[in-house]
Order: sequence, then structure tokens, then C-alpha cells
Amino acid sequence: MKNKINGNDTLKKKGYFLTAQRRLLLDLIQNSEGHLDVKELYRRAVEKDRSISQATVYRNLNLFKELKLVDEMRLDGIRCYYEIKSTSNHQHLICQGCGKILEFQSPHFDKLIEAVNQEYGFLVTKAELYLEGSCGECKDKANNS
Amino acid sequence: MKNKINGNDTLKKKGYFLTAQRRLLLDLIQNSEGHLDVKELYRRAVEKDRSISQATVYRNLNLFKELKLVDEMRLDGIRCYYEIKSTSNHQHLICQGCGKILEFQSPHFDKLIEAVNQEYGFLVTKAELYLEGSCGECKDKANNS
DNA sequence: AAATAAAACGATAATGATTATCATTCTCAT
DNA sequence: ATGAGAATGATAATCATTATCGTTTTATTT
Repeated sequence: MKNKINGNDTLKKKGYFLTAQRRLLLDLIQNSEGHLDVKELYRRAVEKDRSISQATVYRNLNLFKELKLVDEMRLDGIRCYYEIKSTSNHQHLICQGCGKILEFQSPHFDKLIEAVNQEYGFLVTKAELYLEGSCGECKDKANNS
Repeated sequence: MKNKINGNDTLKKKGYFLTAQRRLLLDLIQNSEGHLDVKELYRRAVEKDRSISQATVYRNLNLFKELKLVDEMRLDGIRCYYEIKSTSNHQHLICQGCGKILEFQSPHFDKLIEAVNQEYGFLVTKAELYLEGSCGECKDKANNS
């Protein structure tokens, strides 16, 4: 699986250099299952490039955010998670039992955004939903104990 | 407006002391318009009690959270805001233009929670929606410039 | 291919928010 | 009033993130 991201093009088009570090980071984010936080991304980056710096990870995540190449979401109180920007605007469920992160989509969400716009005259540019609770398995476990 | 919070009772019932500092903090949170962050809460607390410590503010906010006396929400990437736990589960809009925080309610939100439960077997215990954008006024301002 | 200026890098110091520590002070049941 | 445990104030420690700075890359121009 090669780097299919248009990120490389986007960087150049906007006048940024396409460095080895940036290519590596975009690659890792794209090819990761699930959701990466800064620490985990750095860990994986170091495996491939022993000399890469944490500062570079932070710097470039901010750049990617700016260029809308990645989405940032705050899934627990502390850490941010990153994923390649996708067209489907799914939201996330965090299970407090096992820490699993589920993704979901719902027409209600879009209707909600619409309603906010119509009823309050508020133009939404970023929407992030944080739902915390128990996934099916953990719910059952709690009941059986 | 006196301290009508059942927090005082809750504290005692759970075996915590009802200290002057705790009373003050609950009072400030309850009687504040809008949304307080730690810094602002501390500022206001110091006005009333010159010797209160930041640590006490953090400590007790965590306690209040634990006892479900206050709600914590992360309205920008950095700060948390606190408000007395209310029965109406409203959500928040943050205007990027003027920083204003609006509250809103929508039946779509409850439907969303329901859908998550039914479709994914996920039991939601905490829901927080972060909507960022432009309020009516700031939207107009942007259009006229 | 060598020279160049701007951009990006690595290492690390600095910052800002939050938590932990500890000696002292309160709280409240006795 | 007294004493044991809880809470506080002051401050050090931690953790994530940002800023700084000297060096190295990058892409372009000779």
C-alpha cells in the first residue's frame, strides 16, 4: 500500500517542501488502523526514522491541520487523535470499559447541524461529538457480574 | 441569591466536609453567568478569599465532577469550562469570531443518542457536542467586509 | 554540478495547565 | 475541649505542547 494521499501534492502546491519526514508522517497516519495520538505517531515514526524529533511531529501535525489534510479530534479529556481527512463525517464513541473507539454515522447529526444553522443563525464550521459510555460487550460484562 | 445548591447536602452525605472554600466555589459556579474556566473561577475566588489556593480550586473541581455536582465541558481545545449540573442537557456553540458561547437544545440530539444505543448497542453515559463556527452577527460582519 | 536563500530539522529550553507532596490548619464526633 | 482524619496553602513535579536556535535540506539559480 503506497502513499495515495494527495497530501504530497497539496504540500507542494501550497509552497511547502515535501520532506522525508512529512512523507513518513502522512504515510503512518494514512496506513494506521484506528486512531493515532501524538505519542503513538511519534513511536511509530521513530521505528522508521531513528532520528526524527518530537518537535517535527507536532510541527507537522499542526501544518497538516492547517492544510486540512488531517482531522483532529479530542476523544478523551487529554489527548488529541488524528486521522486522514475523509469526506464521510463520522463521529466517535468511546467505551469507558475497554477503551475501544467506535465510529458511527447518523442522519440525525446532519439534521442537528442544519437546525443550529436555521434556528440560531449559527454557521457551523467544525462539529465534534464526544460520546462516552459502554459498548455492547462491556455492557453485558457489567450485567453478568 | 443564596446558595440553593444541594451540593452542600451532597458533600456531607458522601462524608466530605463542607468547608468555607467549597461553599465559596460552589456559590461562584452557581451564580456565574455563562461559563467559567479554572482561571476565571480562581480569580473570582481570590476576590472573596485572598488566601485560597489554585490547588484547592483544582482539587475541588475534580471532587465536584466526581460527585456529579458540576458539568465539565471542553469548549476549546485547551480549557475546560464548568457549570452547575442541570437537568436540561443543552449543548454549546462556540463562535470563532467573538468567542461567545451559545447554548442550544434540539430533539435531534436526543434522537441521536437513542440511535447510537439501538443501532450499535452502545450505552451513552456522557455526551458532549462541540460546534464551532460563526454566530449570526459575526457571519454578517464577515459578509460586509 | 556548485552556490544560494529560504524552509525544515533536531535538540532542547520554555511555557502553561494540571497533579502530587507535605507540613500545617480545620472539621466534627466524642 | 480534644484528637484523628480530612482539607488546605504553598510549592515542586509532571505532562503535553510550543518556542528558540544553530545546523542541515530543499529547490532554484547560476
